[in-house]
Amino acid sequence: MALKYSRQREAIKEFLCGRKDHPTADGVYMEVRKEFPNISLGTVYRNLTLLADLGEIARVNVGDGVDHFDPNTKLHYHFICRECGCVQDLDIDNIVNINEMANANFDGEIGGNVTYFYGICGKCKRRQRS
Amino acid sequence: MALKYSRQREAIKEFLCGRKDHPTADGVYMEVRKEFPNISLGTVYRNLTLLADLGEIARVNVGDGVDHFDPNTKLHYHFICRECGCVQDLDIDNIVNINEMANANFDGEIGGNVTYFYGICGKCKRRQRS
DNA sequence: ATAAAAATAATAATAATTTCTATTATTGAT
DNA sequence: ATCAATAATAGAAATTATTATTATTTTTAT
Repeated sequence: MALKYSRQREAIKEFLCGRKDHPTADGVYMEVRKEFPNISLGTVYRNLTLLADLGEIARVNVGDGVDHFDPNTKLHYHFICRECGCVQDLDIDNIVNINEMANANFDGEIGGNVTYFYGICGKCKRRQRS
Repeated sequence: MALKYSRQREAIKEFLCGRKDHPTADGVYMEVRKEFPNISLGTVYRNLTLLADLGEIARVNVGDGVDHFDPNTKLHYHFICRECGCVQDLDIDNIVNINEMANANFDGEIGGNVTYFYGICGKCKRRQRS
């Protein structure tokens, strides 16, 4: 199936690329809806999945039971706040040779790993003090 | 609420402790059902959640959208096969000071991290060659 | 043995996501 | 520009994992 252009898909990608808060499918839906009032949630899901499969965006699992989407497909780590649920990028170097460590005395073959951090974000931390 | 004994809960824990394949709630349900034919899935969920909250078992997220449960509550790492979906324990040392690394130049406060590995398990790897 | 409190079974409800289908939009060829 | 093919859409229904509700049954302290 030879992938045709669609302005909905374009708008979804456009919107996501202007964001660094890792929205969910529903978050994307709510916003893109302003430009395409009768876009359907199914279309948002389908296109997010398609873009992720094409490698143009990344699907991010931060353990809250909802998929988030990230325009940055380069390897980096995420932080999720247990208080407000926000997702942020972390500025740390890659965790080196962790896959090789895991591969030692392992029967199968390690392809990669998923790592994310949780805790309390700066905003919530400051709010707690008041 | 003063936690009363229940043979369903006992059976659930018993079953889980005899396992090292990290079953899901539904997997537990299917098995415990053999002993308690009219146990309900809700009871399984409620007790797994209760046992996890008590710290007697661990809830494990391996990114497949389903919660798995592990009788081993000590910190260790998991591998999930992209082929068959099986979950296995990995025998590696703790990833040292990864939280501290993340905390450096981070606004909030890192409480911990979730890390799991994926790839192809030994069984599936061997099956592919044939 | 009894009664209060907790746990259960069965079912309904919810949330995230996927699938289905009839209609619409895109595209490559005329 | 027109036309057919086929991919994409909207809207709705279906699915999956999980949680909540409620009437009934177990457990346990007296």
